[in-house]
Amino acid sequence: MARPSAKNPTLSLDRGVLPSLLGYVLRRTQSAVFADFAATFAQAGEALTPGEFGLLVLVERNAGLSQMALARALGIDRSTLVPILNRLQARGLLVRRDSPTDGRTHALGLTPAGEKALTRFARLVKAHEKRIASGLSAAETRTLIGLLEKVRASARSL
Amino acid sequence: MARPSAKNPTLSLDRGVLPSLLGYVLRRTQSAVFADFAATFAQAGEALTPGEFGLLVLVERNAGLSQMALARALGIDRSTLVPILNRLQARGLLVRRDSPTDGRTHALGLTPAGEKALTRFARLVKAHEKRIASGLSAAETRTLIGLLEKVRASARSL
DNA sequence: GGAGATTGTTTGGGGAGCAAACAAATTCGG
DNA sequence: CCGAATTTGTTTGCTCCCCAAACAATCTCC
Repeated sequence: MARPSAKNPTLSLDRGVLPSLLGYVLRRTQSAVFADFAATFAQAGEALTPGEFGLLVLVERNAGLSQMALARALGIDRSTLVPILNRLQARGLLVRRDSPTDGRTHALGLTPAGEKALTRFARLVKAHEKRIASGLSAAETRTLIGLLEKVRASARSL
Repeated sequence: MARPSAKNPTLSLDRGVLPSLLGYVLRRTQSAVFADFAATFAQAGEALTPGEFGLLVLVERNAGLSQMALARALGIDRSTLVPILNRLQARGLLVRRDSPTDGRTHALGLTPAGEKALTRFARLVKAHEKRIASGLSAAETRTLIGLLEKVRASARSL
């Protein structure tokens, strides 16, 4: 019988049930994908997080939306959104204009520089997506996305 | 042609390409699963993160391992691990014993209370897993895990 | 025995997230 | 139409995760 302790430097250790847990595999995969995203952008001399990319796309496709609407779409608190918008605005990619109809809200929009940057970003994201899905057929990728959506639907806040 | 702007309060907005991006769907699903995990534990009066659960399982199945070995297995920096172990140790679930063979390393292990707690935690995780996979057949769940592993393998740090 | 590597810790910095409180503005009820 | 309730964006405070760099203690290898 193999004694496990001893000296087992890098050779992966016993993970028990973990590899059969959906939550565990999901978390590890997400972590690796995030790293790949970061590496892809870093290598291109750009800096962006997946969350920022999603935010920019949302603002581009829904110009003039408010921070509350954006926060809801992102599933985060409105107070969490503030520093993120500050950063993007400081980079000159995004603006908070005064809403003509509601004095409380800001009408979010991309600057021309933001539009141009988003085009570059989209190219990098496409390359990143291609790499992480390189082990899958197109059909498998669609299946994977569909299954993930089903999981997300079942995993409600409760 | 429908003018998008106007007032579209909660009715989901235009997400553009995002729903077809694996990284995006993965991130949103992971977020929902995390929330379900937290809600499951909170409802049972327990407090634990998915990461802590994984760590405890790893320590249980590989008693006596060092912090470096654990950090490598978790894919995090050794300095990141320190406050996490401090917290778990303060909760009396885990101990850092002196290694008899190597004065630099700590031999990590669960306390009896840690073993008992982990049994409770495992039950909650099982319930959580059952819920998030409730929309999937057993075969689909296996398929999903397999596809995620493939993605993880392709998404290398680069 | 000494040079170099490894381990755990501390410090410093960044980001993500929530809750509570607040002022300004809007909406709603009478 | 005017006051009350609600909504929005912001600030502050707190927790957590993550990394990099530096440091002392210890081990390894020559």
